[in-house]
Amino acid sequence: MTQPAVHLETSVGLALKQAAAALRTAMDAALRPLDLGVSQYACLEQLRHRPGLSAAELARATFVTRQSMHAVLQGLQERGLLTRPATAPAGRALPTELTTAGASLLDRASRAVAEVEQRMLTALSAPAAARLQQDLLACVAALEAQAR
Amino acid sequence: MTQPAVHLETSVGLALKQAAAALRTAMDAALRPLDLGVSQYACLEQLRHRPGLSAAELARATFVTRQSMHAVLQGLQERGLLTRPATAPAGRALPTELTTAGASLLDRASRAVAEVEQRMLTALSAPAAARLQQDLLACVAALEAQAR
DNA sequence: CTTATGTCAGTGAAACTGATATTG
DNA sequence: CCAATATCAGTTACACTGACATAA
Repeated sequence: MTQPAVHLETSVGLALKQAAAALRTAMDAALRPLDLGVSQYACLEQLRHRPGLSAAELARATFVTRQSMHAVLQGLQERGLLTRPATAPAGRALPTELTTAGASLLDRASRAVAEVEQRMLTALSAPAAARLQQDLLACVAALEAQAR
Repeated sequence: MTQPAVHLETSVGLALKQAAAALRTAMDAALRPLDLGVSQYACLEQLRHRPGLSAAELARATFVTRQSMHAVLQGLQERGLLTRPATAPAGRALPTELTTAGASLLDRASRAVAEVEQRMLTALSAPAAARLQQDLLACVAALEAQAR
């Protein structure tokens, strides 16, 4: 008799999936007034943290392919939220920077996202939230270690 | 001077997103040999747990629209993994059941997924994993409470 | 009339792989 | 020749909204 290998009630994976989906929905709603998608926001946030990254570097920093990042950057550039030189100053890499408009919009987006995150953590104490984050990152590391 | 409202290094939301993405990728890889998508697997697993659910009930149980669930069910039904009566025994609802083939495939899928989940949690003790799950569900509840 | 359900159709965001050109 | 980059094109899995028919 084979007993189920996965138990819905205690599956961390299921809980993780649901939490990510709920967060995604909430962030979508929070960012919609600013006409920003979650991926676009993530790109801007990364760029504030590490200005001058190329598309390929941004892609690695956010764990997507450079093709996916390329599409995100194009959309943001068309709206004047970031700038890239027309010609590469060295090699082929185009260092990307936020414009004033981009930084300003990011500022508002960042506040909206912080509110969502805070709401998500209402039931958790500050140490519990920190521990949650650490545990999640440990999961990421474990999954990616096996990936190769 | 406005200081960033979101700090990349300590953002629970970011960690959550990354963990979910990594899990998704790992599950995709684990299920590919069985020619099952993550959504399809989730549907089958739910169905083992609660046989006889209608499409609309399944949709609510997995937090998607009934239209999305409809597409998933169609694919699975075409492959003979589940059955639905051609005509509704009552109302319009079509109670869905796993076929023998469906249950057998789910069994293999379930084992593969359990391995992924176990790998994900290698760095965590059993109580830590249970606590992680509870914290995640608390996040889901908090986010969905505000949603309306 | 209202509600729940199944179903068809179209749309969308976000990722992917493959291929090509350019630069060091 | 090789490695990294940018970019174009196509694809995929998965969700969504809208609309309609039907049954209780």
